[in-house]
Amino acid sequence: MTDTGSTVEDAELPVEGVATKSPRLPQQHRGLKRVEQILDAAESLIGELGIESVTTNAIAEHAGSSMGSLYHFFPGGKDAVIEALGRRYMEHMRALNAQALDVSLARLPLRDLFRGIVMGMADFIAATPAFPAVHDTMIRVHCLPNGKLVEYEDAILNQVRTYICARLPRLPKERLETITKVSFQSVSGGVDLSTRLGGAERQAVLDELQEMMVCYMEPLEREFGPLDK
Amino acid sequence: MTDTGSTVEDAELPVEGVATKSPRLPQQHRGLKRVEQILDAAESLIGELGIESVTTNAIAEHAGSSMGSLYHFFPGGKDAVIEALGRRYMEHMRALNAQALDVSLARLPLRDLFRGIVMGMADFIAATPAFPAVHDTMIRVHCLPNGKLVEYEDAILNQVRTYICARLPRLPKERLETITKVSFQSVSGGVDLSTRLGGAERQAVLDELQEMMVCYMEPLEREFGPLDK
DNA sequence: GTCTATACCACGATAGAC
DNA sequence: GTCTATCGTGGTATAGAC
Repeated sequence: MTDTGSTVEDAELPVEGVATKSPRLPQQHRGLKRVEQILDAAESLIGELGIESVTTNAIAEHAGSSMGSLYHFFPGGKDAVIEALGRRYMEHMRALNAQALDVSLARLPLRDLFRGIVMGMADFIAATPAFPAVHDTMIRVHCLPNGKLVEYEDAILNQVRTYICARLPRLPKERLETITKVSFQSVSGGVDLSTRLGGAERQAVLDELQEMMVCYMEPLEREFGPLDK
Repeated sequence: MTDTGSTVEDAELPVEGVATKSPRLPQQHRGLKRVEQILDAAESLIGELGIESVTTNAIAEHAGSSMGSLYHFFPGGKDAVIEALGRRYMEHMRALNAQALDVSLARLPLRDLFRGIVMGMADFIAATPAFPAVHDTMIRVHCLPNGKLVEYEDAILNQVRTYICARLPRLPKERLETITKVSFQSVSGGVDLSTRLGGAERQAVLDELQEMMVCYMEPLEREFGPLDK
């Protein structure tokens, strides 16, 4: 296969103008690999240096690539890389919750439910120290000005919303929204807290977090759960 | 009183070496005012631009002062300013909770208790948009490496711990610690979330947050509350 | 103690060869 | 698509006069 370059490369950004410049999607070659390498590099660097100490230079170098490639795929520079990373996390989170929050589990005892959710997130964040910083950035910097929050945050919140809706069918719409947000905030915030603590205390916090969520949901379930038993 | 300058100015930093350089404490002149002005400037700039877009230059200018003064009082530059700001918040928070978490309120109904706490914090943060970013920075950047977290975070957590201890006297020591952290995290995280939302939703989240905390504490109080009625 | 001016450096971004 | 080399900007921190 030597037909490397002859695909019509007219897949240019159509509208462009609002928000950050979209990352150019690699046309199926090893470019895909490059993109992943860059994202991996950004991830590990953010994890150890913090999101604001990371430079485009460092990312490129650590990715075994260099500036040229980086800007080729991410014309928006650092911001674009972070946004793409956020998008990747969004997907990961989605997959994670697809198991823990499956609608078929609408009758799972609350303790088991939250054990799954909390532990899942804890493992994910422990393996992905960059997540909190990136998540935070997505919500604060990128989303408040633009309407981009919808796309990012809703992708995560939707699963929670759907699950709660299945579990508490008699809940009024507005309160469903509020509970969804508060629940996600509490769980992710608590898990994040746990990662900043040493082994023994870490687990204690995770356990307590589950306990809290169970105590919160129990009365809600009595009041708004399905009528049939 | 014209004895302005003759105090022996040997109050130099004694050890220096670890952590950020301590801010030089102003020897009672209008320097005190300068320091406050600089802190105020940093606060408002962080509130509108975000903590990482703020520059020492902008701080000095916006304070009606200039670089020279800034570095005179804060030899550590930007970091030192932020740290000092954090310290100021710590004090503010302390004063705030001194009312809401007074030990004499150990029998206040949970609903009223959390209404006071949540609303107090909500007002504080609404009036101090820089707080979340500064708080976060203090915990993440400054404190994890050094042992400086103790000084900052404990100052806030101590009041919570003391109050819970009074309210739930039969609680084992380790769990007291865990509950203290989880509670503070949940409340502050929830309030922070509320500030990112529009008016109506904002209040809904604050109400739901109170509800959650009440549901969490109720069973704990039944199990570990005082024996005498 | 306070200011101005400036040296210095690091980062982001691009140009242009391969 | 990928690299190297380089330029411009902007921010930190300091030197030195007042």
